Amino acid sequence: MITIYDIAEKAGVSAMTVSRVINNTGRISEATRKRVKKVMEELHYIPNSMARSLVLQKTKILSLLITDITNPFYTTLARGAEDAALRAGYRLLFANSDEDYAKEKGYVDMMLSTRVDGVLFAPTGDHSLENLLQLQKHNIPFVMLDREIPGIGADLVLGDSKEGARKLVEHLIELGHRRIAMINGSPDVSTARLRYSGYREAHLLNGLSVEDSLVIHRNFRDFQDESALDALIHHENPPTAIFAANNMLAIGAIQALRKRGLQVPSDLSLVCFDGFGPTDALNPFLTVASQPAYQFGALGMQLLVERIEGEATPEHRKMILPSELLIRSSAQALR
Amino acid sequence: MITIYDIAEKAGVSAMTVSRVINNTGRISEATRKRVKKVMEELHYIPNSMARSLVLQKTKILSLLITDITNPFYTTLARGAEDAALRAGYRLLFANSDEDYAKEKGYVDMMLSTRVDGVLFAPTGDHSLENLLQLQKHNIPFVMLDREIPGIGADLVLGDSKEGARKLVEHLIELGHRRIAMINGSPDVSTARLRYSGYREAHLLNGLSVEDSLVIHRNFRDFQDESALDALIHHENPPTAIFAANNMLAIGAIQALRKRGLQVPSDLSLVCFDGFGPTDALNPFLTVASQPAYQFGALGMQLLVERIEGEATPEHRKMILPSELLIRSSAQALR
DNA sequence: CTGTTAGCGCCTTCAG
DNA sequence: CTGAAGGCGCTAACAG
Repeated sequence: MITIYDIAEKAGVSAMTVSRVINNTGRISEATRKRVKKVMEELHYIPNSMARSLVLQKTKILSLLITDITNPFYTTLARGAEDAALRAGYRLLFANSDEDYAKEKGYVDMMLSTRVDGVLFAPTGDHSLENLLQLQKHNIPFVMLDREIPGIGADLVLGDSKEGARKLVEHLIELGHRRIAMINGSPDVSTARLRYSGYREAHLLNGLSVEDSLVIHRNFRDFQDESALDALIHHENPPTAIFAANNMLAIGAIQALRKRGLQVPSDLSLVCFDGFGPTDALNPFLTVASQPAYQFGALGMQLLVERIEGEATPEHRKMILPSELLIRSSAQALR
Repeated sequence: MITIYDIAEKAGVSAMTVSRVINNTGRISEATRKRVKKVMEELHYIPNSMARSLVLQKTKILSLLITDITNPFYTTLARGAEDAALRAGYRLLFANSDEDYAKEKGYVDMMLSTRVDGVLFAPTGDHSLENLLQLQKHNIPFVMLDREIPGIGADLVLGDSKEGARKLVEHLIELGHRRIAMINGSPDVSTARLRYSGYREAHLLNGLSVEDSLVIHRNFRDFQDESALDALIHHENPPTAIFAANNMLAIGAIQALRKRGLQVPSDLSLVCFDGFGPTDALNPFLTVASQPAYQFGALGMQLLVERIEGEATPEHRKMILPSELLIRSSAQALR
């Protein structure tokens, strides 16, 4: 491996001079700068960033933790975060928790031992608190994304879960639906709670009562166990519409319904939170509350960088990004 | 920051003993091992992986370079690679070139300076050769994914581009289509060349001639410029079907056609390479050659780890993963 | 403008 | 079974 000492020797200067050329610090005569640069190229020198980080105590690496890399919402968000990170001179290390606390913890340990400069953190749920505290204890700045956690202060970028859910459900109500099921994520996740509360509010505002037997809970990542869906279908007074709390749940529900010979929207209307990224264009069929995923990443990254570089005010900032109701054809008027 | 020296002091041993406890090397009495471990927990010690890597000359970090993080083929592949990496005790650093050579080069520089132990590399195209040679020069093992590059030897995991393309186009021919357009990626990419050659072969085997005015080239990432599509539509003898060389091109084409008032499949049949990951289930509409994306990642990672850990034979291995023709409803019989 | 010294946190080697 | 010395590649702080 080529080191600055190899360069120094061949260029007839000290290692320190080479270091200065590399970092553009101090004053160096144009002549030696050129000479050193030439030798660096000849020897194909690549700085060792670990040695560098070890002494500087910073890595210029940030980490983005998302809960599902196969979910287009998060990949689009990742693009936003990546672009913003590169622009600010940082590299981005992606991590994928799969909505799994243990996997999340593993990645947090890794961030700690890699000494990343900061983390953009979409938690798996409230129990992620432990992992966040771990970061806090080791003075690693972080910004939280998409989901809020009681008991910890941090900069936040959230969607308008309650509002978005209310709009979706009111849309169904306007179409004449009165019995609306909800397929929600785990109640351990703030967005699940808020989307439920928007669902509830839409009912109350319209003089409808909420029936808890129509609300089922699943992992946000996938639908899996379909038994609860059967309970809905065979309900003594079955729903005519479904509100899925995110895109993956909607996919799972549609698939499960299809297996049972039921079509959306002819047999059952369906709306959901989140779009499907680029594949949305393929089939603009689902009525959704679309979130500005790219902005989540870009804005979150901006907050993070500001915090790291000390440009942020001490108090925590909370950004709420609006979602947009896109009315398409997966929900029909009743009858 | 807590170091092994802090632990050593508090436990009344030398730093070396602490290091041995951490790494389970050498022989240590059960008593001191316990004492040291206790102190480590009390102080919330986290090993500094950079200091460690600096002396060991290995990082236990691998990198996965893909060309489009918003493409479900690559995110599914990423999941496969991640799972396999974690299983083998490595961490994975994701990088996203966006089909952009300069961005790819930036990431390669970063891999070099981070001294990753190995790279799973999906190149942007033939000109990526430069970047691969760079890795080779610095003795960083790599495995190539999805695309082959003339002029460099490496382990390879590829799809059966030619075969898959042939099957798709023959399917169209069986449906009665005779004038089949192709929307291809850049000819700088091996999969684009092979898919074209499968397209060509399907024609020749069926006694049809290939008309180059029906073949257009685009970036695999997105459709953008739609003028070439207009040329197809207003062709004096227009195509009745389109073969898109990948999923993103299919999305772009469908969108552009729709804008022009043309529907698939009623006005034009369309088939493409690659599925759409989880969102495929949403709308099993497109007839595709589906590739085992997860396997690409998992198998590639396995080859990479074997190569790094010296368990691989010196000669390069080339794995070809079959694609599966999924006949759905986006291609109809002519007339 | 350039060099010397010291040390970031850890592990290898060689002594006890 | 345990410790002391030295060095991985780099840069901050201080000299000149």
